[in-house]
Amino acid sequence: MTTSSPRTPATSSERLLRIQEAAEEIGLTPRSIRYYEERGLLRPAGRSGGDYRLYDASDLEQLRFIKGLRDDAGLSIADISQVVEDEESRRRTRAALELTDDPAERRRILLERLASLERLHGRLDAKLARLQAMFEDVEARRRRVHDLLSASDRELAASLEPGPDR
Amino acid sequence: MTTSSPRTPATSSERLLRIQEAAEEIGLTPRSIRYYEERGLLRPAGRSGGDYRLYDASDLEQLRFIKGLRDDAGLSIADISQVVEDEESRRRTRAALELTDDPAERRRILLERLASLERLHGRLDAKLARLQAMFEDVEARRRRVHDLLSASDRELAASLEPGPDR
DNA sequence: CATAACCTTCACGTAAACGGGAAGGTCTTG
DNA sequence: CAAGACCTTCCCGTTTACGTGAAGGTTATG
Repeated sequence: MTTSSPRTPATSSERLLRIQEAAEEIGLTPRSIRYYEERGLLRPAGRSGGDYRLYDASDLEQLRFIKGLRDDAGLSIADISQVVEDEESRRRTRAALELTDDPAERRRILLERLASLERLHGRLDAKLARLQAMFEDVEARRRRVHDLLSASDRELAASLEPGPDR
Repeated sequence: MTTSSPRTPATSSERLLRIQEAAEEIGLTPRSIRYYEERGLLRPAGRSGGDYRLYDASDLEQLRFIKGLRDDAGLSIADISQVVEDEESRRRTRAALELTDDPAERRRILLERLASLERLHGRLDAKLARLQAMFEDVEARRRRVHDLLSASDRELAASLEPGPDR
């Protein structure tokens, strides 16, 4: 789950999917994918001669990432757009990073990248903490009921089988 | 965060809030609260002489619970409605539980209650797991960049201060 | 008791995130 | 090359979760 390869053209040859196949693969509808594209969450990746959208592996990664932010993190499309923009700027600076040997420049680029990740990290962290608290609350209650149930079971057993008890 | 007291009338005297005060307390709008009431997520709790809605402590708990399910767990109002119905049926059976001495009956009630909690638990668990995976992915990337940054810093230090090196 | 600041119930408006159909072009298989 | 299953771009419709008045009643305060 490395979230995305550096968009290698990879000399192609890696089976491009049309929109419906891609949608089924990820668990989305074609309409949603087009909507995300319209909102700038991904670029067409490629088009066939007849203008069909074509998706490669990194596109599927991106779609999975988007779906994750939507379903798991519960972000709005606008919020996801922010995150994706961050990712893209990060990707852009990556080339610059590999090109330069100037340590100060490298440091600047890396700091920016780190900031972008920190932003996402912070958002997820806050949500995770609250969800976890909620989860633990439910778990505690579940355990309590479970204990009551065991007690009740023992009581029931005792009432049915008064032999070995006392 | 015990999620709700057994709706004690408590001989009153515990400061009832009007809708706006309640809303501010929880971080919602009056409109949202009315909407939730309309959708059956809570009952009016009480009304003043002039038909003002009045909220007690357990209502605030309930509102916090609802907001948590909405913002943290990302559930829809319809989904929250399910959860709340579960909670209510649980609350209803609670009286029956305390009334009966029949162990078999107690067991039946407790099992039902456990099932309700398990449903909620499962939903939260799934979401939590996916969110956690996502979070860890981001953390790993953050660490990687962080390491790159330290390396870059050492390189930069070395280039500036060629003294103690070699 | 007047006035401001609440509240009530309609009722219509709206942003987000798609759904679904029309009209027409494309790809693949026999 | 014909048929069926895709795809394209509009474009209007829908659901959810409220926002926003309007018209009128209620409560606290000076």
